[in-house]
Amino acid sequence: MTMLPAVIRRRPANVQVAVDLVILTVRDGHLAVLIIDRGNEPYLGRSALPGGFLHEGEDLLHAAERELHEETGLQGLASHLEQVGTYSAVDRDPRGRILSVAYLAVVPNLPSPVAGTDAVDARWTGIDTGPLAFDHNVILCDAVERARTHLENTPLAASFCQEPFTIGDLRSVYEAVWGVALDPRNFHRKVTGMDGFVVPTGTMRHPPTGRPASLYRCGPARTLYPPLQRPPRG
Amino acid sequence: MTMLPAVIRRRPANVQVAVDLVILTVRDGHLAVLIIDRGNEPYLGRSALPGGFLHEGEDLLHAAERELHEETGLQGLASHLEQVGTYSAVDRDPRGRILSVAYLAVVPNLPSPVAGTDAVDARWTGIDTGPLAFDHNVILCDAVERARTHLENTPLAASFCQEPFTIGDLRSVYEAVWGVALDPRNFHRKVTGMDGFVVPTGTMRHPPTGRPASLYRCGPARTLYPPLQRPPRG
DNA sequence: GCAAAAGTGTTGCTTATACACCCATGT
DNA sequence: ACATGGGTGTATAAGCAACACTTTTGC
Repeated sequence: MTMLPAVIRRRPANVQVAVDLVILTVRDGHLAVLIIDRGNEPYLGRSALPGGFLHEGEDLLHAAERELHEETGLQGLASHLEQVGTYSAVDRDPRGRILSVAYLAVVPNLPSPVAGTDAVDARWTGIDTGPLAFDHNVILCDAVERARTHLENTPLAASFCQEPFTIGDLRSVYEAVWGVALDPRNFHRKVTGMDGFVVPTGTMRHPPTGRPASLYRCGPARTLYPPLQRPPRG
Repeated sequence: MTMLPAVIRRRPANVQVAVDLVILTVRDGHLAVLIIDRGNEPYLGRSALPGGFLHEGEDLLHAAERELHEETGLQGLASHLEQVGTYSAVDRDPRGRILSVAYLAVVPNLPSPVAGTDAVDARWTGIDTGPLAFDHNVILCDAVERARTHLENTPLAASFCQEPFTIGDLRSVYEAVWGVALDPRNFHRKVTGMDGFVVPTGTMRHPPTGRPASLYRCGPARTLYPPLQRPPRG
């Protein structure tokens, strides 16, 4: 420890805190993320994750809910929100010292691309989107990995579906997020045999063609035991 | 919900950022956490997790490493550090708006309680410690749960051991963190049969009584597949 | 020899996978 | 009839828990 630098380095950092959202859904059998085009400097015109600054008198989860509502119109418990991590590289934002807390939001496939208010340039893209502003590629990668893991251990997949949903709906979520094909018969047995994952509504959905499927809602389970194991990394 | 004018609530929050550490180890077959007695207001004299403010010019991981070094004398890659989450309740700190980013540190059983510098009142206690300052009980709970999960999917358990270690050492870590008894024979087979978890050194350790045990180091694997499944919650 | 901890073999049960097969509907 | 997706049964394989048994040391 040197004397002079110590005086400088011991100063508590003066920081601002932003919240960035990774909003995931499944569209056309593929995992998609909501991306906006930035309207301000820095990175003007560049693609980025939606987000904004933490306001006075609100905690991070409220800030994330507010941003989610502004971007998608979704509100309340209709979606699943979870903290992914906090990103703090000193040079991550050219405006100064800004920490970003990333949240993962999983929403059902929305009818219109976005019913948001502020970010009119929002759009859904595949998760292999091009370069994003700031460190948003890293954040996106971490959030997707988190979603994949949570599919194994929690009923998160149901958050991708609008209730009520069929077992086939649920399976297509797993296939899209994990990027693998699953056996429909074994998947059906595993999910319906699991305790508290899904509960039948007693009603049916009639697809354009094929046998009607039983409809389900999300059950009371918060964790899946045993987990639905993802096939080996290939 | 207060009726504050919108113009106030839209102001970006002015916050400070702290880093709090959950430093875990295994002592006498039990999971233990490093706790300090606070020397300043607020919560003067109360037990708390070690921590401090983020400094200028350092990111969160560096701040966590600095704090860990100040508290335990440990430095560099000898330990495992991982972000657990960011805690942001508006009233979590009476001094004002202070966010805390929690880090989990897993260290081998240290010879002396603590070889630290600053916090002379640091001590190891069981994880069922009494009430802590701030929201530190919640942070501790989250961090322990994270460690338990990571034992299933990563070679984290080796971070609790000083290298080289025996399979029995490793097993006692699982038993302490999970709080269950495991079959030594099946555990041995599972771990040694796993790809890249542990690599034999070729040397032996002679216990005071009993057959000598082969010594191992941590292998190259970063994730365990298939995971070492924890027995059902009971 | 005896206690203690390491390590191996074996058995029986549980679970997963692959796939044959039947069901119910729209066209 | 036939295409399409929903759902059940079953055989084979893989994995796991339980435990008998052998090995290697200190005393």
